[in-house]
Amino acid sequence: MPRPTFFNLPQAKQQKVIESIISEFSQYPLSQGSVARIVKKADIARGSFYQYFDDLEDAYYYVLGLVGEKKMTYLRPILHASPDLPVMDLFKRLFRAGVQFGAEHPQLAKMGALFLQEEKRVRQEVVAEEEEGAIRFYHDLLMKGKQTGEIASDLDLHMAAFVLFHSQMALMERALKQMEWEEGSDVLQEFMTEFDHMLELILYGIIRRES
Amino acid sequence: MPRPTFFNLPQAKQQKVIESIISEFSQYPLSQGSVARIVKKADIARGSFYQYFDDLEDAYYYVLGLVGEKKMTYLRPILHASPDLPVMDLFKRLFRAGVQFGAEHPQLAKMGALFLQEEKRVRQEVVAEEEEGAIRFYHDLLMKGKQTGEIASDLDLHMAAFVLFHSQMALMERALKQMEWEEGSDVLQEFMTEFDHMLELILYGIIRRES
Amino acid sequence: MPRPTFFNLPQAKQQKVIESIISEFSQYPLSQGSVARIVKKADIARGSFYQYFDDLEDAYYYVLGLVGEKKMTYLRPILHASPDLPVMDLFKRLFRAGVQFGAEHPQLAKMGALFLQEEKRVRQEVVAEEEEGAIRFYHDLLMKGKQTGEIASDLDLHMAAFVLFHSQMALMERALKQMEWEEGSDVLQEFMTEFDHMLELILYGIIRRES
Amino acid sequence: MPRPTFFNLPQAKQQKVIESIISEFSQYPLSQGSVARIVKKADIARGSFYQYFDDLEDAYYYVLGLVGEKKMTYLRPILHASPDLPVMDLFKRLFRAGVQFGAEHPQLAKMGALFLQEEKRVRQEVVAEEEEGAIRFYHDLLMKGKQTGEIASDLDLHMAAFVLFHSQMALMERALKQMEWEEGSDVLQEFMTEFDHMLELILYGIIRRES
DNA sequence: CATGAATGAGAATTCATTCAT
DNA sequence: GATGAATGAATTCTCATTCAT
Repeated sequence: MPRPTFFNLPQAKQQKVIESIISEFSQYPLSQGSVARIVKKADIARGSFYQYFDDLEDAYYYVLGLVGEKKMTYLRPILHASPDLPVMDLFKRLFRAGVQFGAEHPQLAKMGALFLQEEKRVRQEVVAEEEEGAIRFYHDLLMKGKQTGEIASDLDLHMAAFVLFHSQMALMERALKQMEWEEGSDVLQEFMTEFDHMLELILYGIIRRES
Repeated sequence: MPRPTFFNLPQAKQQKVIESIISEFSQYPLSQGSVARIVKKADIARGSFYQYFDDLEDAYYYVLGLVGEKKMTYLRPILHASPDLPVMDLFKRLFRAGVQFGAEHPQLAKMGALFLQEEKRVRQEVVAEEEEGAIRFYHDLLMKGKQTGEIASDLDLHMAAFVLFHSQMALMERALKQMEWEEGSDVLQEFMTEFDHMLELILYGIIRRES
Repeated sequence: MPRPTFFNLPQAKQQKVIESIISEFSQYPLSQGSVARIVKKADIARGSFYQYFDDLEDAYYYVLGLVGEKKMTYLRPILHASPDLPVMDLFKRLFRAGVQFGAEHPQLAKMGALFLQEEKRVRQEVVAEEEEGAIRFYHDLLMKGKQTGEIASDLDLHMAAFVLFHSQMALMERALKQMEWEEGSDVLQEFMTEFDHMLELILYGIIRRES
Repeated sequence: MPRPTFFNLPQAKQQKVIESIISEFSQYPLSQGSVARIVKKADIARGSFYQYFDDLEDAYYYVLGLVGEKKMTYLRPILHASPDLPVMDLFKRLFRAGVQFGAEHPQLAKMGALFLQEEKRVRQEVVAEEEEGAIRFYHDLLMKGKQTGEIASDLDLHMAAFVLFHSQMALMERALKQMEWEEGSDVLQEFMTEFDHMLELILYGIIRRES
């Protein structure tokens, strides 16, 4: 957690610092992050950084939390507003909200993605926890689908959640990379459709009789 | 490529060096690799390393090639020996061969996995190429399935290959990590079954009528 | 150019660092200079050096500039204060001023001399430029002498400037070396007389009728 | 001195090694010489070098001696064949012979030149000795001129020798550098004329009444 | 609370020289 | 006498973190 010093800073300055950190970690994983670059970008003194945070890691996890919160502002409405939507529509909306988030805050999304493939060795636990959390969340949604009868009763829920999670992650990463290249162009619709396809494919499988 | 000096070394010593490099890069990505650790583990002089290789990168890609070759010894028989097996059985066998490889050479497998999530920013091209190659390979197999009628004719082959590749990658990583923990225990069967499940799930989808 | 960090240092410390660098490069050419020796002599941390300068070359050229400026404080008064002195008296005074400079700042003079015979292969351009500049300067002075009639009209000005420059350089180097040995002794007068002789010799030639 | 091992080598191989060393030291001063480059060029094993010579310095001075001998084959005839030529014609011929040598053996000449401006710090004595030898030689010639009346009796012989030596050295260096650039072109005559000019200038001085 | 200089361990890489075969 | 692998000290440069002002 940042030191009190940080929170006493005027909002504008706090924001500038946070943005520098996000910028850094949307390009480099934690282990490659550089205090030098961050303070330069934030235009603060080298020492100030250490008045605000214990160290690089402290700053990283603090900002990562903010990213998570931001992402939740996209997802929460969906979860809360539609309690008895078919589960599969829920997934569709969630994925689409993810795309929206990535398009509107590409740096935050990139930081999140970078985090999830963080050196599987450093801070393994934290990452693993986060991953498990996400998969469990998917799992719970699917469970609901089983209860409502939308989903075959003999489905391996864990595996389904696993596949959904990792496929969505991989597709999101690809999308972020493409957005970076074709910056500005409006590929939002395109990506949403792609996520729809992916969901459909996983729902109905590769081998399909009628659909 | 290693310098001639390296190939002039007695086999045993070459092997020791190679193993040190593999050990290093099954734990650290290229950018975090340390010559110091490698030479210590291989028990050679600091300078010797530079008699063998141009630099760390040289060593890395050389060994990565060896890993690829080794993996191919597991996959090649399957591809060659069973030309007209149903495509889906082929996948099943390939996945199982992958598990076998991971179980028998966990470090090699880890190095390969680490490579594929290599800092998405450094050497992007090489990694991306490799990934695309793998996905294209899956895609071609699926195409065959379409031709033989095993697979629905309106399937988005690219997306299917994408989902298969990344799901398999993610599961393999999890498996490798677990093997590390429960080292020695015979979880091979267990993992094979898990891969079977995954394949089945992706084949038939989450929402299944009869199966 | 040094980084701002360097100029923020207290004068005394800046001076100490500069002196260490001069000391280094009055003994070794750029290519042989050692950061290790400099930081030891200046009694600063290894890393501090790199806070002040980009690298050894940066430090070298910065200090070389200072040396040049210092030398100009000896030469400038002569050039400006005596516009219509006979050219040959000008040379005499310039040479003597050079001796004065060498006697009062032997290390600076040595550094300058070392620079001018810098590995004729590295940084050739910079050195060559400097040499040409000096010769051209001599040439222009001689030209004036031709115009005032002091100098025979058929003289090869370029060759004369060339001979003057290199003879003076060589003599200066010898003088500096001797000062080093007989350190402290007052050889100043002696050297000035020697430079006078040299000038006279080149003026009137080896084969002289009357003089 | 080289070890006996070296002299037992077949002539052709000896020659190849010598040429590699000359090539090296016509480009780099002793302190920058690299055994690695030499053995590569000579196509011998790293260890062989140390069977032939004690170390780099040993090789250097041995080959330097050969260079001196070679140069003497150009100068000796002049000294011996014309005992009562006017001293100044002798100088002219010597300088011209020097140019000839430089044109026909540019690498040897470059090595010699590089030697004479060798890090004034390393092996100072050897270089100084050589320089003094050359100047003394010039001095003795001039002395003869004094005795025959060619040269004014009040001339400062030491200074004259000094100026002659260093001017000639400097001009030779410039000539060698130009030959390197305009390789192949026949600039020999041009340079000889230039040396003639220089000699004349130093003989008759900058300020000349009639000439 | 801001500042930015100081620190020094640690990284990669080079290379003359030795020595076992 | 030839070979070339082994060695390790020495080099430059980087950077997170501390600390005095």
